[in-house]
Amino acid sequence: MEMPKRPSKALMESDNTHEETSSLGKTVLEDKTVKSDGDHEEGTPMEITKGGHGWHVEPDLEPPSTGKNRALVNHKQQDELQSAKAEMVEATEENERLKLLLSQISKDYQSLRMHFHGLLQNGGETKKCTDTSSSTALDLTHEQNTEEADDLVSLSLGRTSSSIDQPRKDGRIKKISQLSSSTNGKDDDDDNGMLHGAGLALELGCRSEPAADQSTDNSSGGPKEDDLTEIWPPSKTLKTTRSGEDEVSQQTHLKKARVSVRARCDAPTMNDGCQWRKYGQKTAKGNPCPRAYYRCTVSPSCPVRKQVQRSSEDMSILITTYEGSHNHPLPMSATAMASTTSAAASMLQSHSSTSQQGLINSTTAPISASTNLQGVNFSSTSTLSQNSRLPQKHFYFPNSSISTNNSHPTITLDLTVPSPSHFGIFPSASGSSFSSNPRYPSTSLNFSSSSDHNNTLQLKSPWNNINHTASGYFNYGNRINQVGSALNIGKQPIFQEHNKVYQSYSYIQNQNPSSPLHHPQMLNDSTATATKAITSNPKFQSALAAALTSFVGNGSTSSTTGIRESHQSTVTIAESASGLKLKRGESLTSNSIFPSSQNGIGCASSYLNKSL
DNA sequence: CGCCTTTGACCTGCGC
DNA sequence: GCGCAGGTCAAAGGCG
Repeated sequence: MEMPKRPSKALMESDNTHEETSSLGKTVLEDKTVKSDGDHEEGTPMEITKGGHGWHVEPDLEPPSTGKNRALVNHKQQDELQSAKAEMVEATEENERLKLLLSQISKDYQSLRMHFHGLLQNGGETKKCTDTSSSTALDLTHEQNTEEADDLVSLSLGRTSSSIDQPRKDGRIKKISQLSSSTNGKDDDDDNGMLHGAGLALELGCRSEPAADQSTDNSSGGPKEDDLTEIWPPSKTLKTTRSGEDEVSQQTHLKKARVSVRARCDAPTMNDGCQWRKYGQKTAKGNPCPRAYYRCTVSPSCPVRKQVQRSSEDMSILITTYEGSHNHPLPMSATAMASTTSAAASMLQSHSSTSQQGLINSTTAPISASTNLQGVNFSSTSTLSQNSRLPQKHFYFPNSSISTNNSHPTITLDLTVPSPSHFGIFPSASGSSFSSNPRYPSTSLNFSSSSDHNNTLQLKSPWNNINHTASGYFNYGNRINQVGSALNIGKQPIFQEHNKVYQSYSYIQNQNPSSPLHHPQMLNDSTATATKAITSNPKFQSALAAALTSFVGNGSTSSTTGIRESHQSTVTIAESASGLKLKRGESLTSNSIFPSSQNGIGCASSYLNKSL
């Protein structure tokens, strides 16, 4: 908005100057002319120049000789002056026309942008419809900061009205760079980093394909959709906050997709950074261990549930199943898991749609297009490989699965299976580094097939940078300690650190998309890479692009381009991140230490608490 | 006192 | 329609 004015103003000033000049010059000239016509022979054109601010009248053109000559000169000068005046009038008119044109263009641009946002919101953006004014204001605010934010992208993908408050704090949408720990002092006051994570609740899966997924997921019947909508507890809060039915209905898409994480953990639950409230427990058939049902309590209306159950085969293995996407800002420490699960769910849904083509049902299907999930590289020769511009690097994990054996397609991230080895692409992520401490068996993130092994799709998925201790704590290997020490890793939950790194990475990528990713922070970012690479999924990518577009006020920069360019670096990061390891905890904990995870305090936090 | 867990009852979907 | 299993509700009690 400022830009149109500035050139115009400059032009106007320039024009005014010229006009003043001309009038002044004219006045002087006339005076001199009168003088010349009079008695003063000293009235030379030199004096005309003096008052003319650059309007030369060729002082030495003619030596003061006869009056005839002087009249000739004056006549010539007047002609020139007239022509100059005409030019200036012309220029002024042109300037006015340009100003009008510019303002018209600006107006059109604004209206188009509004229209575009409106379309986005109506086309599947949850809750945004209720936040139209807010988001518009945000966008305007954002745009006002485009000079400093040209290269920044807001990733508040999981935001809702609550996240709208974010920009309120610092006057604009939180940007990736600001999401990094050090930039936002106000948010830093929040120990949990609540608002930091606002941008990374990637609930994209439901938005990317509102119709397609619906048709796909609802294959079991129409009423199911309604049921799922009603599934959410009729709690008071839910009833009061159900203003956006779109949100609920769209959440149901992801609701059906589940992400299951298997990890060795002695604590009752794994700490994923979120706050959970247990609302039920049931002994499931075939497993003597009861299954606990948790509901996210960060936001009263958050639809995310998780089920925690110990494996019947190995009691030390904790199976945590996530369902749904957070609709609120997440603690920094939770964004990783949230984005991972959401991204995985998104990918899962994509697979779901491809299952119609028979791809998902083929077991042990080789996969090739790298996507990264929390440092896990999904690979797929299925539709994921449509993203052919991605550098193709292949990783292989034998124990990975997407299960579609029930109404809830489930992707399982298995952290319990020791990494068979590492990958040539990760030369330094050697098993030796993992196993340097025999007490802490190395583990990679694998995708284990579910118990029944039905309809599983084998994925190549290295997450070899992630270890866990014998007690199930997530650890990263030694290398992340090496690099991460400079990053102060250890003062904050691992995932939080990773997300910060991710945000920094994204910021840098936006600034220098072509720059090599050898920034030390980037090397640590498996989480980021994970989520980022999930976007290799075309649907996820389109959703992300739409989300980004809706948040990038100035639209001059193609956000999708940024994403694609980021893709180019995904594997690079993965390569580096794969070898990163965190300082191993020196403590092993037992259940007696953590009797009950009232606040979701589980493995990870326990470890962190110990290590802090 | 508020929040949480526990736990039995209830609801719902699905297969037979 | 019935039974089973998964999932949820909500009252009761515990805990800080």
